[in-house]
Amino acid sequence: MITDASSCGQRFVDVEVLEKMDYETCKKMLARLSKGIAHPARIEIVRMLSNKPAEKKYICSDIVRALPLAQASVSQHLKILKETGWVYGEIDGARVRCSLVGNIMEYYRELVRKAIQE
Amino acid sequence: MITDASSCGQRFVDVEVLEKMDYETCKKMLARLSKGIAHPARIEIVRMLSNKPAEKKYICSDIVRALPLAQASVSQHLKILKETGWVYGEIDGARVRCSLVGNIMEYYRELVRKAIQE
DNA sequence: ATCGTCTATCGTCAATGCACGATTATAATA
DNA sequence: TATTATAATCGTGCATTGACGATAGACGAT
Repeated sequence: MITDASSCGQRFVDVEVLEKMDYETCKKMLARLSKGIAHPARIEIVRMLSNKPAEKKYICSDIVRALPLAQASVSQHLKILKETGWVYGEIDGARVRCSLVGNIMEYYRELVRKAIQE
Repeated sequence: MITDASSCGQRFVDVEVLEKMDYETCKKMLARLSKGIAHPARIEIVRMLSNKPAEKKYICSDIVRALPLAQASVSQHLKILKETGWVYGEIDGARVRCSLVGNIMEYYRELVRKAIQE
């Protein structure tokens, strides 16, 4: 059975929301998301997840295996990716299946545009 | 007279270069640039600079005046923006005119695409 | 019930980030 | 030459980051 992981945030983001967002909020949100990908290991994780078909999600141990880091370090990076809004996890028994937040790439790119070029 | 500020890095970036760049380098570069805009004050600075016509560049004191931070703090943020490749400065007498690195927005957006979606 | 697997968290350490006031260095100006 | 303006840097304090090994908790399988 698949249960919600309560601390894992939303599964999708809506680009429409950005239009009504005030600039201060935009700035903070862009800063937060940017911090999420401010480390090569986290970029690698985001890339792994974004290239994965939805029905074949990675579990944490897959990511540990793919990176040259200890399990604790990967878990910490995953935590930051969740806190900064890139990733969410679904608990499936003893495992956690990790996914990229839906539409986050378009959302980020649009946020960069809005926060900097407007 | 306008002189080079030796520590201020390049003035333009070329998106073409990204095509030949290996993935490890891409990751590091994206991580570095992302760190640059991982703070609201630095996003504000980048935004100020990107909205400025080339012939009317800001000097550092303009930026200090626009932000609710001490001069030392702004100087530190500007240093990070230079180190991470967003901004360069041209020394003009006692002043430093700050500019956004040419084409950096397109470069960053393309880097996000390449490092994550390829 | 016990074992092995999976994942989060704890504790630690060194390094870095961010804020500030104070100081210094340089250039323009009076 | 003395003064003022500009910007970088120093020194400090505090919080955060990033790495790790060790541990704990949850689950499935035997």
